[in-house]
Amino acid sequence: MTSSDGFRRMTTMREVAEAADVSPMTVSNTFRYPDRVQEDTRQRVEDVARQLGYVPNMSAGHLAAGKSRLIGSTIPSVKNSSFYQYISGLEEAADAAGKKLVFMLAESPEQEFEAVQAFIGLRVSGLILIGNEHTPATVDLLRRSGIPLVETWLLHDPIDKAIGYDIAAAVRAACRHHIKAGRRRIGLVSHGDPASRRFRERPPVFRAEMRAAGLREDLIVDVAEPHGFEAGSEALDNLLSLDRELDAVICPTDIVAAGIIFECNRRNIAVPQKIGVIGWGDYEIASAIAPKLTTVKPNPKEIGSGAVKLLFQQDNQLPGLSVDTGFDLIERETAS
Amino acid sequence: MTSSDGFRRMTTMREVAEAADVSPMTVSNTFRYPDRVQEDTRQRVEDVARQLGYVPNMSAGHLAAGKSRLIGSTIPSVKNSSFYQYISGLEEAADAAGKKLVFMLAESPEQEFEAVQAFIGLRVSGLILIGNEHTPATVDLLRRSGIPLVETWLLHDPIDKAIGYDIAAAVRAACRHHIKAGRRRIGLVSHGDPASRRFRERPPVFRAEMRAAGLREDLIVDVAEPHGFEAGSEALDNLLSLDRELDAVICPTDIVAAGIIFECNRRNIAVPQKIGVIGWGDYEIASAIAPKLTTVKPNPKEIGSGAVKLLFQQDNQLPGLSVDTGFDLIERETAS
DNA sequence: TGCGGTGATTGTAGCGCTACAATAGTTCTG
DNA sequence: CAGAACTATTGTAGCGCTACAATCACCGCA
Repeated sequence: MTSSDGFRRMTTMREVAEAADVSPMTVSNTFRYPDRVQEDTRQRVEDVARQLGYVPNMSAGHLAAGKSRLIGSTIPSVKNSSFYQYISGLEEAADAAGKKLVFMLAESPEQEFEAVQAFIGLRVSGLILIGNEHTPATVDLLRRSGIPLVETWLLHDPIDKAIGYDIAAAVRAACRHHIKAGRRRIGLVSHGDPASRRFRERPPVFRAEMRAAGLREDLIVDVAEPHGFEAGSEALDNLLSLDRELDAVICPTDIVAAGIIFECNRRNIAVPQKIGVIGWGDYEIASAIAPKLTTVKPNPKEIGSGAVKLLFQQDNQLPGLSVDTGFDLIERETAS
Repeated sequence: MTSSDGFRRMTTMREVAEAADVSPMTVSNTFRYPDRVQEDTRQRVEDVARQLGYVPNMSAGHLAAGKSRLIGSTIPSVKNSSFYQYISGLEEAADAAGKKLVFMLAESPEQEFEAVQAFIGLRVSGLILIGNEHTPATVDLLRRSGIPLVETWLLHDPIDKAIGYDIAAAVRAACRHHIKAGRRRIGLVSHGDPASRRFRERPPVFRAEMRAAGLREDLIVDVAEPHGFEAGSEALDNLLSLDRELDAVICPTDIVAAGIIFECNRRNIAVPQKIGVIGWGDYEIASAIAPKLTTVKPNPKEIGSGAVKLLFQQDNQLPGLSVDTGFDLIERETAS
């Protein structure tokens, strides 16, 4: 193979054109607008192109056309398995729209900025970001670029458009579920990472609900890593030392919930009899673990496919449009 | 925002140059080779660029330079949590090398072909693919393009270079571990998806080991989805109906192993007393579940970072180089 | 026979940038 | 103080492609 930062000189459109004895424009049309080209010509061009291993140079194409068929999308980390469905949704919808999805990793607002900058540099035709936790520089760049943008998993204050669900409403539903089941000492496992507003939003809502019900509102513990099982043991421990009569928990993810179940098993605490547990996300483990997790289920696939549709929706809607894909509180075994 | 398939006319290098009263080349140098430009000039150009919201057009840059700073990488699916470390490794090494990683989803050889084509279209400077299960068209494209390529997670027959571990050796280690513990009726949970040679490689090695030890070599069952917990229950069921005295299992992933543990709990089968279980991957759940999983641990992070380094290694090495990152059989509780 | 109409094909120009060579400006050496 | 040896900056040319308008070939019909 060639040197590390160049690439072997590849077949160009002109070479294909010469070999197929047509003009470059016909080759271009063959690839971009096949029905502008007569059947047999197209066939011939395609054959020659294949023989020569021709792959159109997107950079040149994008430059000349002033547009691209790429959609840029960030992924926060691949720890969270529920993003699988989200990404499937994105992929399917992008495919249907004839666009290509490219991803870059963005685990912090700073990395997100880098990713956004690279995507804008590539002149993607649309951008899909997770959440609304951006640096001011990112927001500025986004605004100036004018690239269609969808923020996902949340609804509030979109820069352009947003699709997701109402997290506060889901917290309320979880609280009320426990209360209705007669639980009186309810704990919340939260995650305060500044990068995660979608977690930070929860404690205030929780407190308000508890206050309204006349219950303790201070049973809140923080975990550093909401995608690890150990966080569950730790959180349970801390919660129990706050109130040893704790009888219910609401978790930031199903992983933490599973960690709590594992820990309860070890300590011989009966779930749901002694402690009721509500998870979040409806990950696979929710229905695999024994007892099965009661959990908050967003609609990741709908968020994904909806995001792409929203991106290219030709509405005269002013920016600020939010689409609510809803959520369900799936009742299984860990919280009656 | 603008119409769906274009983007707002963005600031160009020439505009920045005019505003900063320098030539376009100085702007170019400011971004690409800062030390070719005098400190104060650079400062001025940077300020002006920031004010105008200038983001260099990578398409134009790539076209003009005949090269890019992008590395293309496929992700097979985001179901598998152990890829997190792999991707971290890629990201860190790419960062250190001053390259940008872009991902595309490739869940089948056909999707992989599309992704490779898109990456070549973008003229990435290197390509990192998972596994060696490619369509002939993909291999052909890869060969012709001459783009540096690393295949990961495997060692055999690389097109260009490969980095990973010896799966056959790991299967052998797992078999021998069970045998040494006195297990005599050992089952293998396999996964025959044609897209997954890394799974398909296992049964023959397993059979050979069993034969060599004079044990049954036909206790093999297939699961459709190696990343789901239910597969565990199902596999255990099938294995037990093949031999109700089954006393050991080797799994394709820790998820399946966890599913088997869950099922054993339900059926009151003691692990590891009655059945020993070896998982694969050392996912987080391996050390979270009770009893803790004995498992095969590859070195995902090393595979990731090694892949990037390998990609741009200026060795005179002929293509065909494979780097073995090894594996460990982590002894925990489910197989003594 | 000629003329408009239709559809396929082609030439022109330029997208925004960078490699490279050339030029201007500045310092150093004998 | 001339001229070599830098360094900072600038023109020139062209990367490979596509939008757009122009051209060409062919048909039917008056």
